[in-house]
Amino acid sequence: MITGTMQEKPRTAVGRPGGTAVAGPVRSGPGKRPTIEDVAALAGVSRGTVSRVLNGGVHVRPGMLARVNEAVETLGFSVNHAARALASGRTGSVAFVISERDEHLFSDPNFGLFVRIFTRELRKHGQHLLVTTAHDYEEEAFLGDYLTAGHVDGALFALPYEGEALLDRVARSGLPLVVQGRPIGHEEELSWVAPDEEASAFEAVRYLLRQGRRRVGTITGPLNTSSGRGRLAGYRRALGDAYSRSLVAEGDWSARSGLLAARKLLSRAPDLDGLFVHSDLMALQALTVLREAGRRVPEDVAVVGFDDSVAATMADPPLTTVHQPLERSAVESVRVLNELISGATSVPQHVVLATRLVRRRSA
Amino acid sequence: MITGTMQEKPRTAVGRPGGTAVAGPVRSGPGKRPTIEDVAALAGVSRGTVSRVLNGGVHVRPGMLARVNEAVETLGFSVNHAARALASGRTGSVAFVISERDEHLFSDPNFGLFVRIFTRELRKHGQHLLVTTAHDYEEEAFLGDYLTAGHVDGALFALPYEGEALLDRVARSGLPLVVQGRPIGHEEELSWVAPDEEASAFEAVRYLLRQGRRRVGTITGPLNTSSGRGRLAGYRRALGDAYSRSLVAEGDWSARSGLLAARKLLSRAPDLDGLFVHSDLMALQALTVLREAGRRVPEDVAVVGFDDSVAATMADPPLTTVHQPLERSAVESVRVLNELISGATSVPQHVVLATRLVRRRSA
DNA sequence: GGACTGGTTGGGAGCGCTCCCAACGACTGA
DNA sequence: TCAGTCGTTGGGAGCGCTCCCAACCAGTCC
Repeated sequence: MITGTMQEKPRTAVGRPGGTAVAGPVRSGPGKRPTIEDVAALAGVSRGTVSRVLNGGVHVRPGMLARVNEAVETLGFSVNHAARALASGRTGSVAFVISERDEHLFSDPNFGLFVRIFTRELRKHGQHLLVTTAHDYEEEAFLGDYLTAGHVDGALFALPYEGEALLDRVARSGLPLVVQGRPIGHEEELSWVAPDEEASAFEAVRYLLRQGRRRVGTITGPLNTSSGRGRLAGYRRALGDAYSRSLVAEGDWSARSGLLAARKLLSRAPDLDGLFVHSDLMALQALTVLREAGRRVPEDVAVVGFDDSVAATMADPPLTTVHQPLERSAVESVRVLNELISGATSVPQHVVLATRLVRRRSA
Repeated sequence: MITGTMQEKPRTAVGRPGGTAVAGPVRSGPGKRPTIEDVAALAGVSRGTVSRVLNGGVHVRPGMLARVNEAVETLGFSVNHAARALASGRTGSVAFVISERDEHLFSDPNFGLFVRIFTRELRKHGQHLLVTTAHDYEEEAFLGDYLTAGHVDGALFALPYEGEALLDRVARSGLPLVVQGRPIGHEEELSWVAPDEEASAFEAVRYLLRQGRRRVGTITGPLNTSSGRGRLAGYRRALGDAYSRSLVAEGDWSARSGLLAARKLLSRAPDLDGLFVHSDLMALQALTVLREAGRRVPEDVAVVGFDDSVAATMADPPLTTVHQPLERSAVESVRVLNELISGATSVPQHVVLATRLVRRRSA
């Protein structure tokens, strides 16, 4: 590996002073931001009237309204958030909290979808979404400060693992929050929205059994998550007496763990004829392992994944998998959160969403 | 495709009233949050002293400091952000602004890295990172309201495309900001941090030429981005008189566009013996196209990518590619932003970072 | 011993909004 | 004509902090 360094140090070029080329109401350097009072003076009305216009314009005559809006435009005024939040007690923003030790979630295509739906749904209530992250213990504490300091009206928590300290702390602070997935150990006192993990797994495995499969193994998600546990429980219930510890291998959602788990399973149970994998990503690796071991899919081993990801469509063979209603889940989360924020509900809400099995060629 | 609906409607279960199972200083429902005044009363000191403790504890005797901290603990007090922001004029947070029409960026592994480094660097200055997004025109306007309302002390903009309206608006508001990549049309008046696109491309292409390659083509990024343009300029400069329009095909960073561009190039210039691709993802597709066309890499066609992504390592053959100093870029961005926020600098800063060519087997 | 010093402490004066109540018209109905 | 009503408007009273100045309290030095 050679390296052709093209430049030794960052070059710092200094341009001409700012503000020269931007058009519109330029906020001249040291000049202060216009306040609601400035707008009122220019429009020839009172502070109260300007405030009313800024908040929807009810009880304001059209003429006044137009004059105020004009003044707002002229001055390039925008409300001071801090003052509004202090006076009103509401911030107009909601945090999406992601506490992850690895960068798993960001590479998860579902993540982008969640952000998109959350943003869209929250805007209907005039709320902004702020994505916040913590990668280690100290950042978690720092984020905890942020969330409990009243920066946001509520929080949406992503996929908590068992015993997450941040979730505990924020819950204790009384901030309205909704968790994506069942929070182990807090099922009762927190609000959450989750797919019916147990039933999904039960259906998937029963589907394999109905096809005459008798030795159905499973590659699980981490068993300190409610997803991993719930899916394993469903698998176990479906198998009944046929359940055997040797047919279960734990993964951690990663591709590599799927690979290792599939190998382990195949060596422990060479007569495997069905496989239920807790994620498509791990299932894809299992397909590779099976192929390398000379097993045909689905003839020798039928495989069912979970997620209905894009990759499932493109797999060889295309993967039969459990579809999760992610959009629905995001929408419900925002709905519940807003009920908690507005005070329409004061007791924890639990929403369980149905999934569906998408049948393709692998099973 | 059959669908086995497992549950018709979301089940909404209602748990017992909140607060029953959480430990610690519970903020009882309607009871108000404790204020700095409550802390002062409990600790037997003045409001001013509590404030001093909360802000680093300078000019406070150790005894007082301990007493105040104890009171804070007892009451479960945390500062009211809005009040602090209003009084101090600083918010302690910075936005990472992502205005993307598609979900490209979220699936970009670099994105997670940026978030991580930004978070880490900002925390050193006591600043929180808020990731904010907009997916369409209305969300962009809504996000503009947010950014100009003083929610944040500054903003980091991701990869702007030409003429992005949000960037214009925020720049006009006077909010300190730093752009990742050169903002076309605003190079002078805005601060930015970017790799030396032109020099990187120049070096990469010269590397191919030095190996005796004579017909070197290029697959570009979108030419309405500074990356696409800068890299094309470097390519062109390296080629000199050998430059020909027929050796250039424009892509849009997507895998599919790489595939199409490679095919086009191969049909227009069957004697192609070198290829410089503006991203690894597109380069990977080019490898496939070359293989299908019976060309050996690097014997018949030498290929150089851009990004030094993980995929480049795993390609067949492993990809020679340009490594971008992403971490460095993120660190510099935060440094510049803080200088702008603190007022240490008032003129726009431009930081150009060196890249390096990582030589593997494809060239 | 008295003036001076420097580290601490208290508390007044806002920061820029929203909320709310009183005041003000223009209308209505008796 | 006058009281009553309703939509609109003005402005006082905070919201919970930080900032800053004055006051205080040892020590210290002449």
